[in-house]
Amino acid sequence: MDGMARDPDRAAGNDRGGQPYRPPRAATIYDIAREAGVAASTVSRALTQPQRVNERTRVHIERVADRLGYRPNPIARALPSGRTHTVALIVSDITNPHFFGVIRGAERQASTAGFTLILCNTEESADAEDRHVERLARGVDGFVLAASRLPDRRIRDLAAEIPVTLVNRKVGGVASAVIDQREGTQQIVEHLAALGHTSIAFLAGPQASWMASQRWRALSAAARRQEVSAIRLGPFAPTVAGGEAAADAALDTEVTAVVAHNDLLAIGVLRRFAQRGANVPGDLSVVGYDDIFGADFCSPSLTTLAGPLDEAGSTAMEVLLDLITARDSTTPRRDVVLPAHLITRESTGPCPT
Amino acid sequence: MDGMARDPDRAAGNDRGGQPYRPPRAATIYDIAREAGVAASTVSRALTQPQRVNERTRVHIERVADRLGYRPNPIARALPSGRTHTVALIVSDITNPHFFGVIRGAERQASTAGFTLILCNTEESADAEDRHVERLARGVDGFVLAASRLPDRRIRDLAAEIPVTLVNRKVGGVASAVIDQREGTQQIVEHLAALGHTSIAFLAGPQASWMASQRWRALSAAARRQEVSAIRLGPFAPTVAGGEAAADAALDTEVTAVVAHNDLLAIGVLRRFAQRGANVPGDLSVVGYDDIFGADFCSPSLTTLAGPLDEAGSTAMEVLLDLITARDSTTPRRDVVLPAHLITRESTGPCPT
DNA sequence: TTGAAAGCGCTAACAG
DNA sequence: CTGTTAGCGCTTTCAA
Repeated sequence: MDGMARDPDRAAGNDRGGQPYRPPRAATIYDIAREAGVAASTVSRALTQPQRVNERTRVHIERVADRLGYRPNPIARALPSGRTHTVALIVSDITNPHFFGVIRGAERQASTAGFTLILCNTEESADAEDRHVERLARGVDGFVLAASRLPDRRIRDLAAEIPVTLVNRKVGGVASAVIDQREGTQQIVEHLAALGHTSIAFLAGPQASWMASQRWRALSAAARRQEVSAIRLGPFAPTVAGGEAAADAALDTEVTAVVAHNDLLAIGVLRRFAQRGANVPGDLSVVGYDDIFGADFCSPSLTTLAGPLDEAGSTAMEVLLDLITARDSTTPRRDVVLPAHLITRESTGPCPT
Repeated sequence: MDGMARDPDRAAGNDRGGQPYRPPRAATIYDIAREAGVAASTVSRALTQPQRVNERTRVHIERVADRLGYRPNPIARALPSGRTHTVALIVSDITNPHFFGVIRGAERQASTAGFTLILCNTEESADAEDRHVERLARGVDGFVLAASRLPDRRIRDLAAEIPVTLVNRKVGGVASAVIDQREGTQQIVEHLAALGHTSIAFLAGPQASWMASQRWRALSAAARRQEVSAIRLGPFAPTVAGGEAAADAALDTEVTAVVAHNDLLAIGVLRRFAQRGANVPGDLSVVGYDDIFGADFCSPSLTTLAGPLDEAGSTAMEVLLDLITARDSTTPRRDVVLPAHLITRESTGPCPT
C-alpha cells in the first residue's frame, strides 16, 4: 500500500508549505469506486464508455464522482493508451504576426476536438526545432510544423514515427497545408508590370526558409514571363529591423519596385525608405506577403499578397487530427493548397519616368 | 506478458497502416537494461542521476541508449513523480498583440527552464477559461493566467490546489506580475493637461477586465488631481473593430482627447475618426495602452503607455517555476510591479481652441 | 453488466 | 554501487 509516495498530499502536489488550507489529495477512480461500492474498472467504464454500463450504476457513479470533485488525470490516462490528446505546434518565431493566424486557426481546431495545444518557438533555429521535437516526440500525439527549418530528411523520418503535418512547407510523403505562392506571385508581377515597372528586386528571407525559395522561384518565373527583370537581394532577417539593410541594398540598385519576403520586412523597408527620403510609391513601389496585422494601417498602406493563414493552421490541424484518429486505416495523405490573393493598397504605383 | 496492448507497434503508436517503413516500437529502459545487462532501475538512475552510478556502467548504458535511439517517455516519467514539467499559459485572446509580448516572455522562460508550455485561448470567456483550467489542472505543474476573466474566488481556490501566477491581475494571496497603471496613467493625464486639454473621455474595455477597471480608476483619479474632467464611455470590445463604436460615442461628446482601453481600440478609433473627417491630433488627441506592434507605424503614430509585456510574461513564469520547484519550502509570495512609461507620438497635440 | 488483474514506462524505497 | 519491488492512475482484457 505504499512505496515511494508515502504522503498522499505530497504525491498529489498539494503541499502548501505552511498555508492554512490543505485540500485533500485529489480523488481517483478508486476513491469513487470505494465510495460507490463498485470496482474501479466499472468507474472507468462509466466515465469513458457510458453505454457499456448499467444506466443506474452510471448515474450513481457520476453522482459520487461529482461529489468528490473528481477530475480525470490525463497523464494516467495517457500512459496505458499511448494517447495524450495533446499536439504540438512548432513555429519559427512566435513574434512574427505571420504566425498569429496559423496559431489561432490551429488552436481553435485542436480545442474544438478536445485536444490540448503545446506551442513551441524555435527562434528560427533548426537546432532548437530539433530539440523541441525530440523532447516532445513521446509526449504528444502529433506535430504541426509551421514553416519548419528542419531538413527534408529529418521531417520524413519524424513523420515515419509519429503523425506530422506541415504548414507552408512541402516534403514528399508528408501531409501539408500550403498557401499557393505561384499564382499569387504571378499576380504581384502582373500588377507591377501593369504599372510600368520593368525592373524589380526580391528581398529574400532566411536561407533555410522553404517559403523564401518558393517565393523567389515563383517571382523569377513570373518576371520572365512578363519580360521584366528581377534580381534577388539578401538574405535578410524577416523582421522589421531587417528592413533597414534590405532597403539600403535596394537603394543601391536601379530597381523601381521591391517585393519583400514578408510584410514585416516590407514595413521595415517602408520605414527606411522614408528615412532616406525615398518616396513610396513615387520613387519606388513596395509589395509584401501575408497581409499581417498592421499592413492596412501602416503608412503608406501596404500592397501585399494575402493568404488564408488561419485556414492554413486549422486545415493542418484538422489533417493531423485525422491522421491521429484514423491512424490504422489507410487514410490517403492530404496535400491541401490554399489560394492567395493580392490586395493592392497605397505602396504600389506607376513606375517613375 | 500482455494485457491490453498486444501489438507492441500499436502500443507505441507506430502503426503506419500500409506504409512501407515500420520502425520498431520505441525503446524503453527495459530494452536498454536487457541489452546492457543491468537492471532497469540502474538505467533509470544512470539517465537521471548520473553521479549515483558507476562511471563505467553509466557510459555503457548511455552508449546502449544511444544505439537504441532511446527517448524518455515524459508521460511515464510524470506519472510516479506527479511532475509533468509542463505549465499552461492562459490568455483571453491570442489574436491580441497585447499578449504577444507576454507569450514570448513566458515561453522563453519556460523553455529555458526545460519546461513545456501549453497555450490556451479563452476568447474573452470566463467559461472557456474555466473549462480549460479544469481540464488541464491535473496535467500541468502550474498556471500562468494572463488577464484572467475568472472571478477572484475561483482564482484563489485554484491557487490553493496548484501553483498559479497572474499577469496583469491582482488577487489577494496569489502571486502576480502586473504593469503599474497608476503612475503611467498619471503621465498620460499630465501630458494631455500640458497640451491644454480639459475634457477627456476614457473608452473602456470589457466589463470583466481587471485592467479596464484599474485604468479607469487611475485615470479618473489623475484627472481629478489635474482638474480636468474625465468621462467614461463603453464598454467596447478591445479590438480594432470595437474602435468604430468607441469613436462614434466619443464624437457625440465635447471631449478633445480620448484615452482608449488599449492600442487595438485606439487604432480602430484612429481609423474611424479619419473616416468621419475628424483630424487627429488637430481636432482630437488619442492615447492608447500597451505600445503594441503597429503603434509606431500607424498613421498618425500612436501616443501610448508602454509596459514591459515581455518582462511581465517572463517574470510571471519565473515566479511560477519558483513556486513549483520550491513548493515545500515556504517561499514568500511574490508580487512584482513593473513600471510603464509614456511614449508620445503624433496622435496627441494641443487642445483645439 | 460487472469484477479481478495485468500492465503502460518510469521512479524511488529498500536491501544487499 | 546495483538489483528487487511496488506503485503512480487509468484502461482493457478476460472470466464470471
